[in-house]
Amino acid sequence: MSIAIENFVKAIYKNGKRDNNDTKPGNIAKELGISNAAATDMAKKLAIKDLINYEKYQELKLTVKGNKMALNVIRKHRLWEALLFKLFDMSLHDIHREAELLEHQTSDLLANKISEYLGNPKFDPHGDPIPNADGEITTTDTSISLSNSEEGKNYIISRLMSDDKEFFDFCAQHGLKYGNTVLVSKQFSKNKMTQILINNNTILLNEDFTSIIYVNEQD
Amino acid sequence: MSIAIENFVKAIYKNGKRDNNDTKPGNIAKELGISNAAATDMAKKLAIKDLINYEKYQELKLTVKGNKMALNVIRKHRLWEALLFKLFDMSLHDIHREAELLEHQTSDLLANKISEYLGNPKFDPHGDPIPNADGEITTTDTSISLSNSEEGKNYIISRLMSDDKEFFDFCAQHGLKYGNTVLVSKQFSKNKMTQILINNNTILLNEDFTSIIYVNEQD
DNA sequence: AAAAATATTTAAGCTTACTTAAATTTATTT
DNA sequence: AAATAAATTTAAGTAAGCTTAAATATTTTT
Repeated sequence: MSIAIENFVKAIYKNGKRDNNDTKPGNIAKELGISNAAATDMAKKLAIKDLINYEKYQELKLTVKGNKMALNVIRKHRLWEALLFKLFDMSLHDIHREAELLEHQTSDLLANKISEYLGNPKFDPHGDPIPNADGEITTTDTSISLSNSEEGKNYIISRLMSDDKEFFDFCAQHGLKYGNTVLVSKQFSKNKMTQILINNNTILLNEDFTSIIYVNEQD
Repeated sequence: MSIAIENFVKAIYKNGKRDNNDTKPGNIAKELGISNAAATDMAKKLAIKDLINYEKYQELKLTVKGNKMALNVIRKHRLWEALLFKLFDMSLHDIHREAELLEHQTSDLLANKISEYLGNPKFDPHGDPIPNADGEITTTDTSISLSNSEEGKNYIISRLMSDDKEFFDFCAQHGLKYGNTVLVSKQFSKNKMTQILINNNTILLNEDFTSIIYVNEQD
């Protein structure tokens, strides 16, 4: 299967997981940076290969086979991120970009070797779960986005769901990273801003950011 | 530049280095497993991109730019081999196969990080020299093939110039690896066989093997 | 040096993964 | 509920990287 196909099923998987839940061709096209027509075209092809179920004008739905392929690619992506993060001093954004390419050129054997070397980690450096060799995510995620957090509570950052450089630069600058503690000091419901305290610094986040920063309540 | 192009210039470079020195389309086609027609086609395209000089019916010659590209890919290949060899318990043949894919999806930045992590090694696990970031091979190779070795002398294995699984399985089985010592106990000039002593075992090699095992004289 | 064998090139055609433009369907607004 | 907007699909076309078959050039053999 080609790189284009792997990226396509991955995009369906990712968009399906997001709150909007939109897996129509247009949204996939946007994710991949291709035209809507190309996405429709590809959808038909993937249906023939039994990777998705395709009905005109409807959401694209991964078959069991397609889902497995998506998780296999995601596994490789996250294992590469974990390995590069451990070995090299590189920004998470750069690491993501490298993993985006390497994920398609990695045998199952090599993926397993990487996993074994790292002690079969369950999460990557973003806090995203790493599917196992059978394409299953065994960990349960109880985290919520900062948008849905409550004033006055302490949280531990569990995921930074983005591939965006600007966002990661901002995170690196302010200590927003996997495992760190934040206090939600104030929620401004009117303009959907959130004030947090992290590393003894108060910062203000808009919804673009709070919706992709996931946290768990601190006991 | 595409994977096909990177592999094409690499094939020209590699075939150019070999004793036959044949870089005509047919030989490149054979190396890459494509048709002669496809190789001629590609040669014309690469000439337009100033990667090779192409004249009908003549050898394909890399330009300075093409040579640089070939060495850049080879650098990445050999760095990956060195990294995988260090981190994972995998056969050299498997490692070679993974590197063959990864080499095309590796930024210069990542290549430099790998090199740095490994202490800027000058050789890969086959004993092949790793070009530096400027695409230069600074080490001089004084090794000779076992075919040209002399009876009764001790040698140190410096290179195993092959991508073949059978060959590597044989090498692994008999302790033929980079750095090990062999005594050339007898040369049979008639049928071009070579008898060597390694790890206290006597083995007999034909020319297919002795021509790709490179050694340095032991002082 | 001519004949035969081999290699290269040209020509025509295929698949993949896109594109833009136009037609059609669905969703939203008034 | 009709009009408008937006998204999806269809149609036609392109470039890359191949293929096979036929034509042409080069090399080897006799």
